[in-house]
Amino acid sequence: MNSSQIRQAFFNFFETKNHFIEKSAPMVVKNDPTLMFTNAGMNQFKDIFLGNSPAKDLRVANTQKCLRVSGKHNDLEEVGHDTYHHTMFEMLGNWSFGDYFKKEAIVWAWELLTEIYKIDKNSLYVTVFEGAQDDNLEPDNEAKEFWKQYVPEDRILYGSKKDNFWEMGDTGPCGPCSEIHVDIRNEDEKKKISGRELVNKDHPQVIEIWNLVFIQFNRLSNGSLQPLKAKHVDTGLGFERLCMVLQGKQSNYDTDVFQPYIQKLATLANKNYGKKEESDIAMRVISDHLRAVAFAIADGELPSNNKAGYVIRRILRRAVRYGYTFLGFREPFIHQLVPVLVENMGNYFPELPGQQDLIMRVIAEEESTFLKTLAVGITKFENYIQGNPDKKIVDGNFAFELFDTYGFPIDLTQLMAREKGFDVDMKGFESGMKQQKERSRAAATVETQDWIVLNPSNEETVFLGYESLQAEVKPVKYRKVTSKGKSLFQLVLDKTPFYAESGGQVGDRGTLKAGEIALHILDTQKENNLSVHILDKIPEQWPDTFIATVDEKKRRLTENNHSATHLMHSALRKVLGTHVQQKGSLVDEKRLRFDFSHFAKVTPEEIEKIEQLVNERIRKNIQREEHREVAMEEAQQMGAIALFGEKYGDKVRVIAFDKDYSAELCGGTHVHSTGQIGLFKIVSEGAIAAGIRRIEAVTGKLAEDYVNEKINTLNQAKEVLKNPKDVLKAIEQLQQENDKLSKQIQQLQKAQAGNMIDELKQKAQKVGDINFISVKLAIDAQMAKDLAFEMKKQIESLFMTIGHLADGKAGITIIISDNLVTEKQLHAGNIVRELAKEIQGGGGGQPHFATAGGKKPDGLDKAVSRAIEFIKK
RNA sequence: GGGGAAUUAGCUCAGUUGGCUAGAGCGCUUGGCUGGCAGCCAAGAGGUCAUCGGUUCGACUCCGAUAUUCUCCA
Repeated sequence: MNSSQIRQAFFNFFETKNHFIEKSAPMVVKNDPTLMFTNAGMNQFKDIFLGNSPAKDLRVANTQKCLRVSGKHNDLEEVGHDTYHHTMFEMLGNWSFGDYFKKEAIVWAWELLTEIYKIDKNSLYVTVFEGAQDDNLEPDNEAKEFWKQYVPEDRILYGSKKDNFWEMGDTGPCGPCSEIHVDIRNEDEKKKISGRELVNKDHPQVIEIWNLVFIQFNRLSNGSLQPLKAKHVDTGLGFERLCMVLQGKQSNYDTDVFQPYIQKLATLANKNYGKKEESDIAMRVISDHLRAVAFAIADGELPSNNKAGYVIRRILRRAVRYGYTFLGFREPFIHQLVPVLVENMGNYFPELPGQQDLIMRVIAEEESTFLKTLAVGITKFENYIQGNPDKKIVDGNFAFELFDTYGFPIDLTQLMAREKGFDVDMKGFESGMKQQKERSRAAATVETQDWIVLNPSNEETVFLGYESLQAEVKPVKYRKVTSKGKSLFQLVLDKTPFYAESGGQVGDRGTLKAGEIALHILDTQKENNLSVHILDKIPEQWPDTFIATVDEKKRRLTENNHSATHLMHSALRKVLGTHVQQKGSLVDEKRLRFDFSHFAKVTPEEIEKIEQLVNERIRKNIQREEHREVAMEEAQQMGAIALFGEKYGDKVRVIAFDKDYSAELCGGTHVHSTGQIGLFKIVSEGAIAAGIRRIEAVTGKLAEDYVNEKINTLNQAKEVLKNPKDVLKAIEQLQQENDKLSKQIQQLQKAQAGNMIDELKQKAQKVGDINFISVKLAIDAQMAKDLAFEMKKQIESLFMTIGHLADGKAGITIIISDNLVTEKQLHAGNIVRELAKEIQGGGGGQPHFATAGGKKPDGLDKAVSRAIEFIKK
């Protein structure tokens, strides 16, 4: 079977077991502060396990694209060096939300592997949880009994808490799990040592392929376990490994999941795969990272310099670096693999072909900037080697600087050092690294306490804010969150008029009142499906209900901007083309910011057209159309623009302003009719990444202010220019005149300086063969300098001292012709320092030119008269 | 969120312990030469040294803040 068939067989099998086949959620996580990327199949169902949302279907199966850059089998630095580490991978899974439990999960897993995929039963091993005293847990004999019906007991192993007890995090749902391992060694190897001995021993050919998790507890922050009412099944079957097993390969990279990219790379690099260890590693690294980066970009996460974007950038750069070092690439090359990826996976993941152009451009741009950074670092390194030719060891601090500042991985530095016959001081490097880590950890500790439940509920918060801004609400639970010494409280309500930050629209602010109690809601945020109200304090006694009131002014202004964003989005697509896709959005009460894919600067003419279109719609005062609880397919038929990857169970809501003009999937709040927006004005346009532009705009009163300010500035300019008919022409004339005048001044100054020079020449006296001048002038330091250098050009063997005084500042300037400096050993710097004593100042300079300044102008005469002492000696 | 670095001519970059009236290569303008692959020679234009503030007789250089970019850690 090829990989597509393997994936399809999984879905077909679970469909016959009444599972709903869910699409993969985006790999990039939006509303979860604890997670940047989907790192397991269960992520999109997290709210169901946590009891924050009810399940839509009780049985679900899917494949989930996941990304991991740290962890047991996913340390970024390991990827490519062996046959099974990956950053991005697919996790096949079947799910039961309070429906079937251990028995069915085990029976079906066995059936699929042995009957459908036809894996040899004799090479399979299973593990069950052995129990744990510290948690007071018995061995999972229930699971073992089910297994015994299919698997001989000598192939059922007990596993420790580490391997066989799954936890979502420090707190949250958890439970025992049962793993299926497969031994893919050849018969000779199997005879030498039993597979039983190698299970969970990190043997590359005796591997876990399927983990069946039985969620039955909730871990509290004090460490204790609480049994769950509804028990769930969460399974994860590693797709890439499964392909390896079914295709009879010894390495994930030998399957058709990775080979197309490896082969393409081999062609591009003019090297064969399987010939040399280091180029093989490089090809594996690149083929893995290509997938991770391309999917991330397709899901809207662009390489950038912090957070999730930075992780993507790091992955891409690692790939570039391996290509650079081991495959000899000096020009961007990874983007050329994207078409192969699209051909390979585009069928099941339409987001790839949909954005192929953008993905290629972004990758190409990143590649070329990083190749530049590498070049800078290499120069830095070579300078270091040249500066320390006898050292034979690269300083640890320097190696760390290269790593920290220029992104040079330590192994690259070692490699380059070896080429020059140098070693690297690894101890010094490690200590720099350690310090950095400690600094960061100390800066970012967030302490989250357990939820304190006031009124138990496992329903989602009902959002009332589409209709009303005030409501009587019941507190459900709250907790304290401490970060950097500041404590805030998070509060969940049964229903709320407060909009939680999402889809670019900022969260609402407002108040909670109950009798004497008045609380301020500082912000409202979303944690997965949970609406969390942020408070700075909580009441001593919780009332049964509050009156919740949203800050209306802020909300209305924000709505203006949000609706305007929709209107602008369609205007952009009309004016620039339908390749325009939203890549980011921020809407608050002051402005709207919109990032979108587009490959050229938006011209002033286009900006004007966009503004016109939007303002036209505003003037038409179009009524808002709102459709809630719409099925995805229906929404698409309505022509609604959607971002890729709606989440499982999301109710789709469509907002339209004249549905032939603007219809979008959106959970945000909007104006009743577009006239409320008043006026729309684009304030700035620019690039934020390759192929991504950003527009900022304002609406309503703020747009008025913006326009008025521009007009005022123009009016003021007019006034200053005495109200000319044509302002532009007036300014041009002014500029021309200005140019003319400055030239005249320059000429005059030259003439003046010429006069001064002539005068000074008269004052020159011969002292031996030196032309000596010492004068006091009413000029500033800059003029003295100019004069000095001009004199030096015109008079040979010059020794000149100028005492100058301007704006109450006294100074001394000395210039000496070069021949005197060498022949007479004169040093202007030393002389000026001596003379400066007369004006209570200090100074210095070079042998031929020096300056000094002082606080006592009275001493200038004396200083000037003393100058001659220094050449008489 | 916390660190490290960079920002100098249209482009790519030099610039030593604070003092060379800020330089190079490419590009540009002008003139001359020229049958040879990036033609050659000569002259010239082009700079708020990212921005603001401070220290100093004097700041591209030192200090602080801001902006932008790179980079590492979380």
